[in-house]
Amino acid sequence: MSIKKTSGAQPLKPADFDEALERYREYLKRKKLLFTRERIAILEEVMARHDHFSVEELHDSLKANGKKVSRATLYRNLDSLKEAGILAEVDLGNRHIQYEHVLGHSQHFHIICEETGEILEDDSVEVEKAVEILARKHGFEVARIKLQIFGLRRRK
Amino acid sequence: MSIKKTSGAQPLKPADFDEALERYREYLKRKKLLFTRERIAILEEVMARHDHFSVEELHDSLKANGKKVSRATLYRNLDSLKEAGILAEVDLGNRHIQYEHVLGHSQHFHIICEETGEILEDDSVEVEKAVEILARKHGFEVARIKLQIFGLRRRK
DNA sequence: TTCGTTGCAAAGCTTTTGCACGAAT
DNA sequence: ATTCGTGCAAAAGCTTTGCAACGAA
Repeated sequence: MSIKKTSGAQPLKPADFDEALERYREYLKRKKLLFTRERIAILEEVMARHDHFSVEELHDSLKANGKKVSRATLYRNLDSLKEAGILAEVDLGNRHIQYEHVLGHSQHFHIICEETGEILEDDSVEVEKAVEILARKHGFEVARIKLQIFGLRRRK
Repeated sequence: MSIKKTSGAQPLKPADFDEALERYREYLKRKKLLFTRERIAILEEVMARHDHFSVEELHDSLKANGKKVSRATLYRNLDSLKEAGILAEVDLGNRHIQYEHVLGHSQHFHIICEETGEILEDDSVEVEKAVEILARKHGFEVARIKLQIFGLRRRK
């Protein structure tokens, strides 16, 4: 089953990168981590991509853009990008972890066709509200929602 | 961050195993796959566990119960259990894929505390309804919903 | 008897780690 | 100058695969 990306890419406004940079800078300062060229390069690449990508693909596109960052460094920094709220893991049900950037995209959910692997993205205020209520029932403050809907596309 | 399981385990009614066995048998027949002792052993073990487990842990508990099934066979059969609707992958945000059985448990969602790793399970008809509507909007028939809510537990 | 299935071991990936060098503050 | 981060290469972990033997129908 091949995985196709079909929608959801929104143009990267320069403001998104600036916001991400600012957020990351603050995060690093707060955690007493250094602001290195490699971390910036990774951030740039993450923000430049609007699709779902694996670590390997991120490594490739870094290389393709002349930024050499070792795989080890990439792995060592992914968690900080996640913690800073810039990067998120995506589970597309294919046993491979992929990533997507969060800033500059609204909250969205994944709808995955089990037949073709086609992936749609969309959001829903109603879903968010219902989730909010469910979480609150257990005394939880919602930070992030991951929702994957697996199904079959109906013939129209 | 340690991962604790805190709720959601429901006692395994023998009927659940019977139903799973029946379902798996039909699935195997439909796919013209053989009904082997190893597949049955894996099914038993999957249905006997009420927690989230990794492939390695499943392999361990099989061994502990005197059923020797090689890792290769385990991997080769996981997908069929998924396809048959007996097993599901669980994404708990820790970069490790885990599994849980589906039959005998109602549809449920995971609420994960980002601080302690505590995991709650619950369901919500409202969430299901909202998801249904979202999916239908795109011409999708919902087969399975995976929802993870990450957040912080509020002090009471 | 006939194929599909299994176990083993090797191969292929993915991710982590130790160490010496290099860079940020 | 000091301390943290990086690259490299090795190690560790996870998943798949080729092949000969086995077992379900």
